[in-house]
Amino acid sequence: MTVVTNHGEGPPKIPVLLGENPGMATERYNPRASEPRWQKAWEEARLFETRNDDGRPTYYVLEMFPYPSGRIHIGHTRNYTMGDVVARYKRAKGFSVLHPMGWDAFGLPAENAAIQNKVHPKAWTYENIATMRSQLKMMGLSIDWAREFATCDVDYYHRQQMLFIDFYEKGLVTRKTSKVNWDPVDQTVLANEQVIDGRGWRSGALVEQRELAQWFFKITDYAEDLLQAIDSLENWPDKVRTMQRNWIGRSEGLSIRWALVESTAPAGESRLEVYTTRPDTIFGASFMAVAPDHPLARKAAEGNAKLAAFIEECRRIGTSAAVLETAEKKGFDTGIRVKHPFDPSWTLPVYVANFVLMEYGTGAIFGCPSGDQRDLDFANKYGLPVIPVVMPEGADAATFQITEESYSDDGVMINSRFLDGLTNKQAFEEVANRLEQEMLDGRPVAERKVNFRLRDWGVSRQRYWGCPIPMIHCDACGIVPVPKQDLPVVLPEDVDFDKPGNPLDRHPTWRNVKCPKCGADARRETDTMDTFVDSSWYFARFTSPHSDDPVERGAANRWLPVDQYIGGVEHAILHLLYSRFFIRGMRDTGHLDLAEPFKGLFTQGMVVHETYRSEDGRWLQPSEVRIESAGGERRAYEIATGKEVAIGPLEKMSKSKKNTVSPEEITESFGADTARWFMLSDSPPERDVEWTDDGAAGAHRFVQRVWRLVTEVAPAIEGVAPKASGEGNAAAISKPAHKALKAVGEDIERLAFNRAIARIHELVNELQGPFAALASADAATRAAAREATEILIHLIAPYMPHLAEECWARIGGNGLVAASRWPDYDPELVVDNLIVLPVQINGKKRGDLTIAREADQAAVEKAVLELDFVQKALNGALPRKVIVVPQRIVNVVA
RNA sequence: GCGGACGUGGCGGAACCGGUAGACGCAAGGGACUUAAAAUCCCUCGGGCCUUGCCCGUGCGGGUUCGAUCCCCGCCGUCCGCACCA
Repeated sequence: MTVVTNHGEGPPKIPVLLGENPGMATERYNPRASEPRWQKAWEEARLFETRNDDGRPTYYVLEMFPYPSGRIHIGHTRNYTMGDVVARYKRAKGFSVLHPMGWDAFGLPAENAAIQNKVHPKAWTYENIATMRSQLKMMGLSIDWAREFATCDVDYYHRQQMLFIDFYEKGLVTRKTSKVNWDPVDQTVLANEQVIDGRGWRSGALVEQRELAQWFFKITDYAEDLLQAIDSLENWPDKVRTMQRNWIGRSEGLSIRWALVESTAPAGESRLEVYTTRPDTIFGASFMAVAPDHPLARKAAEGNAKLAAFIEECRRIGTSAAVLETAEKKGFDTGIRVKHPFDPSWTLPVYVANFVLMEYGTGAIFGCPSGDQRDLDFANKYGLPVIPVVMPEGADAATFQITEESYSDDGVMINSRFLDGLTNKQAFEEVANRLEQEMLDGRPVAERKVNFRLRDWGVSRQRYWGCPIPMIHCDACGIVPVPKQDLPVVLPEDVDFDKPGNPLDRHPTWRNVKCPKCGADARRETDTMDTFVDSSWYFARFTSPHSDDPVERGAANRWLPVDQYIGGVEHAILHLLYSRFFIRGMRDTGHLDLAEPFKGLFTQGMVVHETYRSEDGRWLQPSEVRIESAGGERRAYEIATGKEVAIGPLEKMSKSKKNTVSPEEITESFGADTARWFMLSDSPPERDVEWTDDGAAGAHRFVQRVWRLVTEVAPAIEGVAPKASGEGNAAAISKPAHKALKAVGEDIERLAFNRAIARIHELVNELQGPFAALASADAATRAAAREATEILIHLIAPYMPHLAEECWARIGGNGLVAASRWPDYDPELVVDNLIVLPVQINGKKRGDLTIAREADQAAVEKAVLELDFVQKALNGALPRKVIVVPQRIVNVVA
């Protein structure tokens, strides 16, 4: 046998692998010997290193890069396998494919490890990266490792500091004092997005509110654009697009200033500005409510101890979101009153209320109880009037009442003076138009205003292991950016973690610097950047990972946007929104020329496993448990003790519940190809997949089955020129092969990996019979078998690349499969001349009609009416109607 | 509360634009080969019945249609996201 490889080293040695069954004709495929050898062959041929000056059309496929926590998780493996299937397929289709890998390497766990194990965060991180890199390499991923970097590499964060300064100079970075979310366990500030149910996203600690000076990215400058552009992201899941829309939270309304009644107003206060999306309900107003930390509330509290106490109580409860969820709506009457903008004689009370948020709108509202359930509950509690102002169309204005349930839908205006009879939409316009004309203090009483829920992105973190913010505080000059020639600001390595807080804060030589402007003594900013900054542009850096500039503009424009991005849905808001902002920022600072980083997005499901728990409450690993099934019932026993253990529900693999299977366990027992195949079979990629031993064994059986099929057919097709045929015995081989070739290609394009796998199974089933009879077959059939075998190998190659190479070598194929073109299907072979049409009578299938493909409607109708079971059903009568759907079905209506 | 997705055999799931419901795999049962096991191969596998064939069946109840897993209306259930957003 001659095997030619394209890296000029002669034939790889194929060991004769005798299985555990000496004497049998067929050898077992041995992945442990085969997989490392092919990985080496690919590496030596440098097949996956991508050049920026390659003239072919580009395709950028990327999986979200991992955090180097220590070990690769099986969930990572599924994620990277999906990307790898796409990468290998697109490469075979003739694209220049960029498929890189890197490490999201800054972050808290490294510091926690430093505190707990006295190991430096840097050492810990790079050791983890080394381990995980070798784990990934075992999976046979077609990654361009020449572009690898970690975000904690000085080379990377140096460029991030350059971007920070560019953004600062462009006005996209600001420093402001604001109430921030403080995580008392991690001792750092969190962005709103990192607070989940009132708890830190990483520590799980209840978040406190603190006033701090912080660095912010002005993501709100792009709120409208980020929202509008969601419509253009056609290859994103609707779910993610909706989540982003809601997160940005655009609303159109009116900002209205109400005059305070002078005799009731605190000194120096005369106006109260509120934001409303329902100005149409202004005649239903019965109270005003301000947030506990609204300036007016604070003023009013100065001379009112009870009010001050109430505000204090709100603030205390306000920090605990768990309480907040069930918290009762409470208010406190300040005694201040406001005048209604359309009727100065009508005054309303001003309450401080615990449900009004200072962060949204103006921190003040007018309450319209009839149109808002929360306002209604509040009014009922404090005995405030409830005036219905909008009623459903057709209701009777005289009798329409609101008591326990508010009416917030569209309708007709009532009890609203000049608005009566209008729709609420018309009333909105009328109120807005009138109040825009009305003047107060020389300005209009009201202005139309678009409000966003989106807040600016606070990026300051009081932590060591992150990208230093390249800023200097000088008493004389204020805030001075580090000059670009002085970059990078390198993280000092001589730090200790003995005390809580940020070690940079107490690093004497690093922290104290001269002001770059005036030369006086100054202090470095000791905050580091949120790690979400690191991940907001790494995909752009991959296009030119060694560039002195953050990105090489030509390369970024050439490769971006990422054609297919794959990752977990947990990043639907944070990472994806930040990245969309960041690329806009990079565009506006001249680094590249696009707005959207990710053209296609796919959110994959998790790998789950059932859990096992012993009688005394210990979680057990799958490897510690023996499963027995009898009579359809499964029972689990702890191997060490023999005692029965409880089988729990499917859950995401986690260390705490021990329901994990490591990638090594799988590769050692079955090989990487089996793991890759199994993780993509059965479940659709967007759903969770359950890892089961039976399933993995089943996948391995298929690996062996393909190997057996190829090794058994090899002698009959050796040296035969491949040629498909639609005639005679050969057709039974060529037709299924070409149909599968077409279907599998289409399925991979749609990321329907599970369907592609089903088609490959079908093809193997269909080839089995004809291949077994090949010894006595004619030349045309052998040529077809050769061609079909080559097709089969190409079809499995994206999924099981090592097995594909081994099979390819066995049939004497040229070069490496990984370097060869995806075959083209023959359109002639994927259609049949005779088709089988199902025949229905009154919508129920009663039989089939086999007829020439090109038969016209009349011919089909005639043939159908001659069928026995049709005549029997019609019983001599004429059909009322015959519906012929070309190429699909016939329905006879009796 | 608001928004989104989903509901199909014992299980994971197919079914492309309204056109044969259950592809493919797993599990299970039966058989062949074997001294035996493993491996492999073959058969059965939604339910029911008067079993050459017929009836029922895609969470439930209606509707549209020659024809509905798919579209419409009303429920029930599960999961996910946001959540006092004015």
